[in-house]
Amino acid sequence: MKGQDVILGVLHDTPMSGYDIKQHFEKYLPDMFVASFGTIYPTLNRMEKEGYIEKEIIVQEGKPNKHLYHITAKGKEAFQAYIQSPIEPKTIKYDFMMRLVFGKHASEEQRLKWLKQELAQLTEDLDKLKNVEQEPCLCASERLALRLGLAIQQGAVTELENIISELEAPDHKN
Amino acid sequence: MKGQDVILGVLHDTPMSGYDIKQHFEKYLPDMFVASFGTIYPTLNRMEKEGYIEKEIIVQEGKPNKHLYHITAKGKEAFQAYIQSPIEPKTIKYDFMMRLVFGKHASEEQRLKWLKQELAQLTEDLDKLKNVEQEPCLCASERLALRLGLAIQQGAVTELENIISELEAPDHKN
DNA sequence: ATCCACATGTAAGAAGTTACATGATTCG
DNA sequence: CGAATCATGTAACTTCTTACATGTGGAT
Repeated sequence: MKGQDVILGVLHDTPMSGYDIKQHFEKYLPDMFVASFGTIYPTLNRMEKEGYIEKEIIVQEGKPNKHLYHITAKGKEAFQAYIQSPIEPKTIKYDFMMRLVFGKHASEEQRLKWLKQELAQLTEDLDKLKNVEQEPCLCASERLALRLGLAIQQGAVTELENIISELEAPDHKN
Repeated sequence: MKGQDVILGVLHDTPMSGYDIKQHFEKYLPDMFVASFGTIYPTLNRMEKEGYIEKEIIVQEGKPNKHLYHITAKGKEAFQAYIQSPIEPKTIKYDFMMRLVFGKHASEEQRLKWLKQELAQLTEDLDKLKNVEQEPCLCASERLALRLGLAIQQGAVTELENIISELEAPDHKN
């Protein structure tokens, strides 16, 4: 799964600009895929050159022009090839977890600060997903993904809350 | 969090070879950090040159020599700097989730195959974590990390099982 | 016979990050 | 008056992946 595959996936239904694509990722695909402008814009330009997508320039007043990209037949083919390819194992870089693993090299206050910070982050992500759930135009498969994502996120939040309240219980030093 | 930081973390307590480090990652840090030999060996060589670690060559018979790396004072300093630095947001590349999101472009059989495959993978990872739990020599903070990891993994497995059984229920096409 | 575990490495290329550069508008 | 949003891009750098190269010993 490269940036290209995901971009083709989101352009399949709706033409979008690089800016739109980043927002779409952040709103609908948090914790599944991350991409910065430094990746998105060069990728889009390369994909256009190679014929996977076509550019349409929307002139806007007061704002910079928008480059709307449409998927081509070649792009749809490439996307199908991705969909048929074997699933790649997930890769995660989870700094917070590493801190916990190496936690004995930090202070108790530090660890508690980390736990609360992560809880805040996870709660925010969970709320984001709950907002997506309200969207009426999701297909069955998208709802499955959302459901799994919610279960995982909810599980993490609940366990973190338990851990924090245990650590903060007045008797935890006995 | 770079490869270097994690390597310093595991070498902090025990001297290890590149081969050992990879096995340690796979056993104790699955789903938190992934590194291949192509990353580990060059990183170790660079770190030695820069004085973060020291090499001790263990001559073995019948097997290639083992390069045992020890952390230095400079290495411990660098590790402390990492521990005190702000936590980086996690990055995930989760191909399976993407397939679900884009699932309408695949067949129902395909989707079910994906779900079952992922369930098998997650179950395997969960078993791995449960084995780590049996280890007697884990510190409190490591147990916290494990507990959170188990909760997340368990939540995912349970929800996936529910999803699969719902899809396979004889009446799901009504 | 063949494959797996042990063990280390290199080289080429793909991919991604960060910082920089530009510039109008809107909101507080 | 400053910050955020909209909007696109480049350049330098870091990092990671993949494939190759080598070789022994043990298990099936």
